[in-house]
Amino acid sequence: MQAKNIIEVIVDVPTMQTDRPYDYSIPEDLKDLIQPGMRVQVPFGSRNLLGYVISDPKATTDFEGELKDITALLDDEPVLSPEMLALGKQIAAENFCFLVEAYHTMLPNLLKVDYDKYFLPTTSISYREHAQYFSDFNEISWAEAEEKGYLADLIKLKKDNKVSIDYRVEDRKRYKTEKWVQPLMGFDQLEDELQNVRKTAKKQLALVEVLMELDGKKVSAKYFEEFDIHMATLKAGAEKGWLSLFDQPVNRDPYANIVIEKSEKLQLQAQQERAFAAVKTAMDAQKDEVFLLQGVTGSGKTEVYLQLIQEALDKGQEAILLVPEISLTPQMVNRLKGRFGDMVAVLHSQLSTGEHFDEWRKLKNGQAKIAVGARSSIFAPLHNIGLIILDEEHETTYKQSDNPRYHAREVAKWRANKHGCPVILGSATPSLESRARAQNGVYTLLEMPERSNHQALPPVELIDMREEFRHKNYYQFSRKLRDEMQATMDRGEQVALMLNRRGYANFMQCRDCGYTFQCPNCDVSLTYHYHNKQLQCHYCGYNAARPQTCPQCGQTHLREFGTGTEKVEQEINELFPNKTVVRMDMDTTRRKGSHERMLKQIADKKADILLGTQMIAKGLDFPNITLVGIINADTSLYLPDFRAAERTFQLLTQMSGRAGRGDLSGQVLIQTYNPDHYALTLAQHHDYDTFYQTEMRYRKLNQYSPYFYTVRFTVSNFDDHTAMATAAKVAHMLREANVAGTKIIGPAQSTISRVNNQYYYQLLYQHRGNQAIHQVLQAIQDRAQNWSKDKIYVSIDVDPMTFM
DNA sequence: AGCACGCCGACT
DNA sequence: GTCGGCGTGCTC
Repeated sequence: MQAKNIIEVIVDVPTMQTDRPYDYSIPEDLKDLIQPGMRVQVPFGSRNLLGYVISDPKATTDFEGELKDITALLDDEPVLSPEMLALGKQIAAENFCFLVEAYHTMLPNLLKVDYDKYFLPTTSISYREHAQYFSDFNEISWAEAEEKGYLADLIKLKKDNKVSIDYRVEDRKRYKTEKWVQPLMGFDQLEDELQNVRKTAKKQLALVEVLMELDGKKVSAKYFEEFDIHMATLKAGAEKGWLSLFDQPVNRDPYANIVIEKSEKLQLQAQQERAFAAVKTAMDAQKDEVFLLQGVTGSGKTEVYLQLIQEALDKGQEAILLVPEISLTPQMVNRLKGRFGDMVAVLHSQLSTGEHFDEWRKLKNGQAKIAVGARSSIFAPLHNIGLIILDEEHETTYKQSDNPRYHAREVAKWRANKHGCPVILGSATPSLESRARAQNGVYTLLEMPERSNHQALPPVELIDMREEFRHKNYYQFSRKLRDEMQATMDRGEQVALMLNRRGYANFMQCRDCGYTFQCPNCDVSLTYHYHNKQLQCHYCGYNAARPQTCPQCGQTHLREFGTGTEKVEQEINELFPNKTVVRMDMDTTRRKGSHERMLKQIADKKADILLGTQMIAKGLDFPNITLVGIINADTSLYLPDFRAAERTFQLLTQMSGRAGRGDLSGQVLIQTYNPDHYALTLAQHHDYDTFYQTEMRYRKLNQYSPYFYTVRFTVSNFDDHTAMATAAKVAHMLREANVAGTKIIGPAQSTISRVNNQYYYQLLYQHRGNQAIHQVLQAIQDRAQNWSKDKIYVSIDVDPMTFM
């Protein structure tokens, strides 16, 4: 039998032509080390690239040419488990993305690599040339050559074989280290040393004494700080031979300096107990059952999660808890850390790449057993998962909006199946898709209709803003909301105000001629930002200083239209001059830790009013907030998206749930121009069931999800006509395939038809989910390979969450 | 993607 | 004659 010294590698070139395994031979010295799931460096063409080993060693290859050797191994153990290797294939196939892309998103960024190119002199280079381009060195990087203007010359020398190019792969993987101290002398020796130290060298005397106490034990250099002994003294000690300093790899801990209150296990109430028992039964039976836990806001879902996670730990298993956007739910993280301490690893986008890598590593090597985080945490490198939870399962952030366009819910089900464990989908307002599956018995429905503090859900009032206008009230605030804010704050309680800004732009217009300021690269209005007096494009980032005169008519009567958080904040300052406002939106929360700081201000009652965009609707739990006001409820209602009503209903219900979470009763005021729309009236009455039924009728009538599946194609090109014509070709291919029960909508211009000077067309394909569909989609994907050569890009989004 | 190879126009 | 433009096709 032949030796098995060939392996399959996926190379780091995200294109259609290279989206397949390449065979490489294993050099003798790596033979016993190489395993599937490891990262390797391979020669590919004239370059060196990162690759993922995806197969066990095999004896034969179909490749006709001569196999190349793997250049180097980048890991000492696999970074992708066999489960992950299989999962990547599944994701790539279902979402029409490249396999490398799938593997990349499953791993922390630190495991990506940088590519560098270096020029090296060969033996045929002249002394003169060497001196000119390399001076005293034996290499020069491509970037440096470019900077110094040598690039053209060096490329010429390359042609004459006077220099060669070295393609390097630089692993970004770095371990953080700390200085540690290894005592080198025993007690008696140190005692002798004590005599040799000058009596005035107080620090050194102290150091010797501490070392004597350590009795040979290794400790961190930090340990000496409490004796006021610092690095200079330790270095002196090392020179005298008392100790040696070495680098100890440590985990970066983003929560190191944060004090977390211990959270105690609570007594479960009857409805929680029922949900707990149902999931525990599935866990005991190792069944991959999916539960839809539908509990009203404040019903105590989190406590159920925590106790079930405890169950998993007790069995020696691990758990994953997904939240929509972790930086918005610090309270959830605190509760988990308070209950489970170091067992929790938190993964989210505001961590540095190094911190993220270390949290990931803790999960991989078993130091932590609970993964908490946003969407990508579903790929947590755990080995024996006992439970997966998606909190607020209806949130659209669970679907990634660019490649690979996976949905965390689907990945969760896939992993649950592999691990034989249940999945909990938790929400007060489940997505229609999930609720329909629960209705059909595909998921098990668990209901928690009561609030745990036994407070009734807060009364909700709809305020007709058309009336306000008729009464010549031109503020963003209705008279009622103003009065109630005053009364609430007079009682020493707090107010939360939400501005529903989705799909809404602040724009600037000339009052004389009606000219509006548009982005030169995109078909959208520019948004005016008050704080830096700039007009900005929210799609391509274009910005310009606020003009003083109208470019069309030259007049100076320019005015900002629309409602932004900044403008509302100004009005609040006008109406309630001695109250403090905390404003939370994309602008004020960009910096690391700013969420926590702002929420702490509310928790400590240093502020009276919390004003924010929809980010404040999620997971906040402040007992002293008793009034919730929604400034403009209906801006999300008439978006070109069949889920517009569902989103509005979910948002209003969720925001209403922020009121009256403690012992004080709360109230909610919703300002609207559509007080009769069912999404609003049913949110007003906390009536999910009627909303579900009403909305399902509408979806059935119009053949939308969950009755039909949707695939969205987006075609883009710098030329308007080419983009349109290609979209028509896609439509043609779908029509030709002629699959029964399908429907084509479009092609049509995208809502924003031009972004960054690229024209966008989209096309929707509704189907009932049979195998023939996948073939058509694959055929279009294959055609797209040719189109991409002409810079025409076609993207396929299976079950899209947005239609903009 | 990036690079080599290859076939046509406008230069030292 | 040669240099260099970017179209085409390959990378184990």
